Amino acid sequence: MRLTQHTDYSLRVLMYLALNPTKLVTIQEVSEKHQISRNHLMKVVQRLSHGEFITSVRGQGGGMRLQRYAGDIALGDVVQFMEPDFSVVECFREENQCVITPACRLKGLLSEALEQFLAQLNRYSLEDLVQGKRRDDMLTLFQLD
Amino acid sequence: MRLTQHTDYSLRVLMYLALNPTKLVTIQEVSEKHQISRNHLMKVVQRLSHGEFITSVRGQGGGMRLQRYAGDIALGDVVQFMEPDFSVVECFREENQCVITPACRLKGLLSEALEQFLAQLNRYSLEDLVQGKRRDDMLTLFQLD
DNA sequence: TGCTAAGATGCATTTTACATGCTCGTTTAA
DNA sequence: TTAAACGAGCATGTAAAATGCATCTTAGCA
Repeated sequence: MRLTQHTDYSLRVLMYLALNPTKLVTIQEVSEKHQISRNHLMKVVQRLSHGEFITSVRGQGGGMRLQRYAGDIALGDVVQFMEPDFSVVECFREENQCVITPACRLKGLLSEALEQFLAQLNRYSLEDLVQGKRRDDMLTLFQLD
Repeated sequence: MRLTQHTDYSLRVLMYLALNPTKLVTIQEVSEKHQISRNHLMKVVQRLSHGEFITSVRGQGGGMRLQRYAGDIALGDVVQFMEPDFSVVECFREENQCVITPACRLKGLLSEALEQFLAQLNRYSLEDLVQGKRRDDMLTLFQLD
């Protein structure tokens, strides 16, 4: 059970933006600081933009910033939006061929479990990831300020 | 976010065994009733056996049966044992290269979420999957009794 | 005591989702 | 009008999972 790297990267991008709330940050900058390929980040940023987590500004001098205050961005929502596929087992998919589907409780129970997974993440916001000592530590790691 | 097919299949096998608590069931039989390749089932059965969920008997007249009463087999335990990989994001793995790891809360938060996922599944047992009307429906689907 | 039905094990191949890279297009500030 | 930035689509690589096959081991039974 894994999340895709894009989901992982999206959280790193958001954290970086939360550390730099006042300026427009370029993909280039995140790419260098996080040592992640620009190709990936372009797709991640685009998706985050569609999800209305960030605002991106095109053209020279452009970049991106959080669309909302970090405390209003719930982590479960980010994961839910970024993950391409939550079909935990076969019966979640259209091509389902499991013969006991009509009598089986599994789909319901796994859906509940998924909800709990996301609900637990939603107990935290982006702000929780970059507050207090952690903010200072990260700023140091990124050689900012 | 998916589970592997082996995890899916393992639950189907266990359900079939729970429906047939008194006899030894062969892989061949489960394969035919569930329309699943024997090759897969052999590996699934072997793993379930190592996990002490089932007992397998070799040789002619052999087969398998539940090692415990279905009510004592928690679904989260099955999923946890069958899934080969719970490294949700990069920092769960040995080759982790994420630069903010020392200052990052994410690993802890995702671990909590994973725990909630499994805990929710552990609120149910194998018996919950095959009781009451569902047992009858499944027996019909499998043309048993 | 050999035959046969069953699971145990390991290897080989195929498939597929994801990762990765590249190119061209569009927007906008200077 | 040029250059810096994001947008979008296509092509290819790769690793995990799915799938299949072959052989070994065990044990009941004739």
